[in-house]
Amino acid sequence: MKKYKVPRGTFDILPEESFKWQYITKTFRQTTQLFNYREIVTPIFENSEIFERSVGDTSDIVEKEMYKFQDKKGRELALRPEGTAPVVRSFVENGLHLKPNSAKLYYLGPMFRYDRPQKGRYRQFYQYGIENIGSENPFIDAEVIAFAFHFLKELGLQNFELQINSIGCENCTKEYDIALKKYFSKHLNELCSDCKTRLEKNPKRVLDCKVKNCKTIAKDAPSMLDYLDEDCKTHFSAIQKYLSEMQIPFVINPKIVRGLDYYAQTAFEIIDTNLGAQNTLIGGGRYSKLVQQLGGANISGIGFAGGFERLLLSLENENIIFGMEQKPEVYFVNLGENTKYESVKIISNLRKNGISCEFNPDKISMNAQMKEANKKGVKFCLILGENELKNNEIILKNMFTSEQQNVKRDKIIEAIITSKKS
RNA sequence: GUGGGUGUAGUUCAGCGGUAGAGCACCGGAUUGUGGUUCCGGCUGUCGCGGGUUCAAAUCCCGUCAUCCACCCCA
Repeated sequence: MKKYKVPRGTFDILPEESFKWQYITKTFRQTTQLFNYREIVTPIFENSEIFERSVGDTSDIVEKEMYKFQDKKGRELALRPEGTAPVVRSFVENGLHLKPNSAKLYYLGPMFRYDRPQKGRYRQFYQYGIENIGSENPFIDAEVIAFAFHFLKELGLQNFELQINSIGCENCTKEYDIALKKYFSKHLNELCSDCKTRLEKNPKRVLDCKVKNCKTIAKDAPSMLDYLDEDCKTHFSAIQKYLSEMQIPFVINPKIVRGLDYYAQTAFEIIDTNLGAQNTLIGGGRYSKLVQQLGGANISGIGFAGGFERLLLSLENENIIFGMEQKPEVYFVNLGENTKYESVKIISNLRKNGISCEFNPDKISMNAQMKEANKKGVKFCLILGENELKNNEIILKNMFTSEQQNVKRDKIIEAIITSKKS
């Protein structure tokens, strides 16, 4: 028989793991309530153009990482590689800027990129994210960052660092790129080959290079922050002031360069320094032209996205206690043939009364049933045998204390409820 | 797309030319109406796949696929 495996870069979330994912989802949803964000659910696939237009057709995501396909009518579609563009598409398509309470949106779900898998990076990966569309007020920037910060704290995470930067608007970038090119061309021979091409395509990327030589050269490169115009400068310092007032610690990292084309001004990352190469927990930033690019009004937005897989790695590193795996409350032990119809009746009645109950008809001996009850970690066993059937009773055993009592069968529910409290 | 490590039981791994092994997990029994601890017994494999070398390959060689880590990129 042929054995099948999950496709490369994908994975199953098994029952023994899934409660951890639920914990993250639950905590995220709680945070959305606190900040009053509402869920938006968009399709898993979109017209390819939406990403090509917004993310930037020279970006790696569009150039080589998109799962593109044609449907039977020849439509060019793509599995979504990220969440912002679809949300903005929907925002524009449905005229959400005219609807009340629709500027603050959150989403959850799988994204797809044809990357080479490695630690913390998969081809199908799960993201949570928020978008706040319609305001340029720096308070919103600070609030979006505060959301991310609050969420991680709420999960119980300790070791992470918030890094912020402003990459300026179009005007600032123009001058800055010229300055960077001028600086780096003096050191052209010392740069790695990747950086030589970066210098042409997107000189800011050189700042991000991890090659030692490039790093040392980049150290003395002109800083973006010195090239911000007045508007961007005041915007950026306002954010810092707000963050300080909210007691959110941050460091300014002028080397943060968001990879996607649509970013402008605010860029931020939250990283976990003991995670490995893929250590960005959350990445976000402001986009000023994206809404317009996708056919909407000339309004700006800001958002972030984070990956579940990396978050899970961090949480496990820090031994965060997740929610508990679900357990049944009662394990039902049936002894023999004559009692089985009465057993079925009782089990059904328990569930009607909201008491979760497990029963295994394939286990015959009492020993085997008790063993399984123990393995499942239930607090109670209900035991029904010939004697109890005759006396109209049943045994209720507390597995934690080993105490047991005979109770009348019409008093089972009450007996369990009172024992639950003790 | 590039480089390196690793593929053996459900799982973690040992074996590294001569009849496929251990721990954990699972199942059963000791206890035929009472679990956890203990003891006893049992189950499972195209040794990732294809080819080559050899009297003989899990073991050596080549290819391939998968996986992990790193580059790249990013969540």
